[in-house]
Amino acid sequence: MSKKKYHHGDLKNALIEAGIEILAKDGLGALSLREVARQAGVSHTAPYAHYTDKQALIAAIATAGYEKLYAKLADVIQRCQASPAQQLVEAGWAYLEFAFDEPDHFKITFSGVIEKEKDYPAFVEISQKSFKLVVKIIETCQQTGVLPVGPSDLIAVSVWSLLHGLAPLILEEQISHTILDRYTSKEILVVSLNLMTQVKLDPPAFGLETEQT
Amino acid sequence: MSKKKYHHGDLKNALIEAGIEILAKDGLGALSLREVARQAGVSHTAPYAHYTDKQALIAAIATAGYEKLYAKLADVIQRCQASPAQQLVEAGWAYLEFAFDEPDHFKITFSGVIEKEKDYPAFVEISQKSFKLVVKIIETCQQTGVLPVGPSDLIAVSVWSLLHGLAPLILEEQISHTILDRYTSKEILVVSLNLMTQVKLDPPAFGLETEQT
DNA sequence: TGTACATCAGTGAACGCGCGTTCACTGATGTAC
DNA sequence: TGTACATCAGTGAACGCGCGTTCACTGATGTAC
Repeated sequence: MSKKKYHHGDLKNALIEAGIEILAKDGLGALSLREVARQAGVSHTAPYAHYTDKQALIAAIATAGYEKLYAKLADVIQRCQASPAQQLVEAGWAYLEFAFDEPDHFKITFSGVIEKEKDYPAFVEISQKSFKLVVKIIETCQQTGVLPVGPSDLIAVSVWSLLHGLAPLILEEQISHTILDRYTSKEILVVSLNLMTQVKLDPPAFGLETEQT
Repeated sequence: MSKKKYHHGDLKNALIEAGIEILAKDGLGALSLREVARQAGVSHTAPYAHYTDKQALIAAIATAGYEKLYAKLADVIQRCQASPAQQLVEAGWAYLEFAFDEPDHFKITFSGVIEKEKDYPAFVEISQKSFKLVVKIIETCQQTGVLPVGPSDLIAVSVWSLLHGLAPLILEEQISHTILDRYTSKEILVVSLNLMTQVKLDPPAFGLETEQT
């Protein structure tokens, strides 16, 4: 912890943290190797001891983002074991929360800022692990009739897409205010998921019926 | 058309075109005012006669993107008047096609690269007009029982989110190959939309049933 | 326990680069009389 | 139709900036004997 040590101790992770802070404070455009080094209190060439180039650091930051999502999802699965429908809603909400809490970290993680992702096996691995968690939730929902039967990975893609699209739309305020004034983000989420499920989710569906009246 | 004229004639639009070409050829990172001017065959300060700064040009390029989408949607509505379900699918496909054909133009248009969108009324206007077109399609689908009843603008947000999320997921190859090998992009789209609709869309739904078997 | 040495993790100067923007300017065009 | 002049749409030099990366280096640490 002492700041004067010549050797930092855990600069590799400190740089990731620094990067995340910069993203939170000044956004994607402000993320440079030099700024990250500055934030970590280290000379601007020190990062090269741990990352071959800027892309490598970005990949590490994105990987950390996925790890955060993974932890959130795992937690939801554990917490909501009793109710698959609730699992689905809370998983979706966890995703959106990440987007709202740390928009630019979210962006760098999920919006393809990292260029040749295949060069970063840790990133690929955690992203696949996360997707499998989503598939797992989908399958639980299918077994209890919350979601229709069918290839669970395909349905997972649909649900993931919905979340993946909803987040930026709300975040960038691309949804008109006539809607945002009427509904909270969570309500919009539940209504959207409701369109895909065969049973009503909690809270109530704002007049949406699965059969015409 | 003659290249030697001192006055360009329509530099304002030419710069937008140049920007779109740069996005197509070298991507978002290569889009600079200087490069745009170069591409348009004009000195690097000439753009300032037409745009107050870089953001203003980006806003104009994004506006052009929305105009393209608007035209596509309007065309779909006209072409598929007979079948609301087909309207829905084709509208979705039009959106995805844009993403696949011009990924970076798509990105700059829909992914919040433009910072203070409210400063650009033309952008706001065309984006709202486009959304209204989506709402219109949704309402047609509701009237024919393809989509459930309920607030059409809310359902439009759900559908828009789905498309908005699906595009980057496919584009950045964030969907695992075990899925992409089995289904085309259009099939994934139809299956996803099918989850939201009350009737089966064309082509067949790959084993997805709305009731459990 | 002491010492020699390899390795690791930092430093700071320097490089070349392209960028956005400002500035004083000039060539071309449109308009009033 | 001709002319004077304002305005418009360009030019090119110059600015300051922060960036990614390389380089020769050095201080700290770990290890073999």
